[in-house]
Amino acid sequence: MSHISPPIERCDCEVIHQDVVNQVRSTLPSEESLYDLAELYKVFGDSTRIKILWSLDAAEMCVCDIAVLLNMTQSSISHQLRILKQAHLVKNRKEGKIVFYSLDDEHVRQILDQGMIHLTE
Amino acid sequence: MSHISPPIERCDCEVIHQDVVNQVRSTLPSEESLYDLAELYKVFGDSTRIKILWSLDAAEMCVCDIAVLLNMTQSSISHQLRILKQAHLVKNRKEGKIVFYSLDDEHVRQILDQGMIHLTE
DNA sequence: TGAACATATGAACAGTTGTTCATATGTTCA
DNA sequence: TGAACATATGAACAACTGTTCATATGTTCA
Repeated sequence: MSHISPPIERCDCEVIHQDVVNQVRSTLPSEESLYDLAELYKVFGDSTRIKILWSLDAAEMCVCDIAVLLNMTQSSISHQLRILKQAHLVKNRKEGKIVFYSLDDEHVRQILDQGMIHLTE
Repeated sequence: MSHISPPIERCDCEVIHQDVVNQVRSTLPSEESLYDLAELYKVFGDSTRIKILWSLDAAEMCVCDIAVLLNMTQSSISHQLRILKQAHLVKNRKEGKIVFYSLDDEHVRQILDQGMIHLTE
C-alpha cells in the first residue's frame, strides 16, 4: 500500500517515511499551542527568573527583598517580575507602597521540581 | 528581636525584611543548579525544538522526516537536534545512512505535559 | 504639602540565538 | 571506486533579550 513518496520542494531532502510523517502530523497540537508552550518555557529559561521563582517558592517577598537576596538592581528585578506576572507564574499584592510577590499557583512548583528531577539523573 | 536592618550598598534600596531574605537564602539550591535548570528550560523555549520534541513523542523519526513534517530545512533541524541531544532530551540510533531520533526518557514527556497543563487553565 | 522611599518603565546597548548558506562527512549501491 | 544521498557543521547575519541608566509613578508620614 505504501509507495515511494515524491520529493517535496520545500525541503532539501527526500521524504523517507511519508506514512510516519502523516501519522505524527495528525497527533500534533495546534501551531498556536506549541508556540505558547515554547513561550512559557522561554520564561523559565533565564537564571534570574529561575532564582526569583525558586525564592518565591520559599516565601512571599517584596521587590527590594529579592533584589538584595539575588544581589541585583531593583530595576532588573522589577522588569523580570513583570515578565513572570504576564506569564501568570507570579502574582502580587500591595501593602502601602510595598508590593509582595508570590508564586501564582501550584503548577509552577511542579514545573520547577520536574526540571530539577531531570537534572539530577 | 528584629531590628531595623542597615542598608546594603550593592542594592539601590533598603532591605525591608532581612529575616525573610536570610531564611530564603538558606533554602536556595546552589547557583550552579539554578543555572543548569535555566539552561534546561532554555532548550524547551523555542518553537522549533518544542515541535520536534512533541513530534518525537508520537514516533521515532529521521532528520528528513522531521524537516518535511515541520516544513523546515534539514540543516536547521539538524542544528536543533544537536542542541536537544546535548541537553539529553533526545537520543538517536543509526541505521545505515539514516539517523533516527527519539525522546531520551519519560521525563521529557512529563515536562511537556506539565507545561501544557499550565497553559490550559 | 513636600520629602523620602518602593516600585515601575522606557530607551539604549551588548550579548545571545536561530536560520541560512555553503560545504564536509559518512554510508549505500551500482 | 564514484555517484547519490542523509546528515552534520562552521560562519555570518538578523532578530531577540537582559541589564543598565534615567526617570516616572504612587504611597507614607512629618
